[in-house]
Amino acid sequence: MSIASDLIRGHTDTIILAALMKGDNYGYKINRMIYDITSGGYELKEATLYTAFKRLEEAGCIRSYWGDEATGARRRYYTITNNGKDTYEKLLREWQETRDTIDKLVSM
Amino acid sequence: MSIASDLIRGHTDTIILAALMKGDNYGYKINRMIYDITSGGYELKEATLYTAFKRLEEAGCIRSYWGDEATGARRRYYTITNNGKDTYEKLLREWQETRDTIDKLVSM
DNA sequence: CTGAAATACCTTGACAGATGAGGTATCATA
DNA sequence: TATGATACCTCATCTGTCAAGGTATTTCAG
Repeated sequence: MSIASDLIRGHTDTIILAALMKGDNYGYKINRMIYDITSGGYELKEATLYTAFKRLEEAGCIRSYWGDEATGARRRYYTITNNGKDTYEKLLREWQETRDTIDKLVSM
Repeated sequence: MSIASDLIRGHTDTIILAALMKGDNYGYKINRMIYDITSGGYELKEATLYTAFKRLEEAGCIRSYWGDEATGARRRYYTITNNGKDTYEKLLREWQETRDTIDKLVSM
């Protein structure tokens, strides 16, 4: 399945932070993880992905550094900060509450 | 709780159509239903509500007519069309699938 | 050896839905 | 008599998503 833009809106940050909770990682790979976890059902658009990285870094939720690959294309790795971990927990709770509220409303 | 704009985005139409599946109704009352069902936790902003009505009517999902209240403020009632019912079923399935996908992704 | 596909990053402008702030009008009630 | 509730509406602004464009390297089939 594909997720409509408007339905994913607002969850991108949470998804990226969730991925980084498992450890440092780089953009291309994170998107691949998303693809795998959803059994190929979903992946973020590149523009959305990199926009989100920028937004999260500016907000102090993540930090980045260039990998030192001897070979292959350069990779920019991201680390989640403590602030980012707190934000993740907050966003996760927010999602769970919102999910339950919407569940009620769309089936009322 | 309150729902962040970006989290509600894209669900407004589904919620309104869900309300109209129960029968004709008018804007103010629909918002009140939402308020009651969520135990006062949530209500649509007026601008959001009326923007959605306009969008749904233009899409042929709903039709409207003025009520003939002898007293009190005038009310514009909405009816869900067959097209709207189909759209509702589609949006509901879409929500359920999206919900499960996001659930996986934010807790991966 | 060559060219296509995969890896890996990035920017810009356009678009659409949500919203704050503003407006109109009626009615009940203190 | 004025305040709050009912009930509707519009417009400009904001923000996240995305299509379309770009760069550079490596792998691998032919």
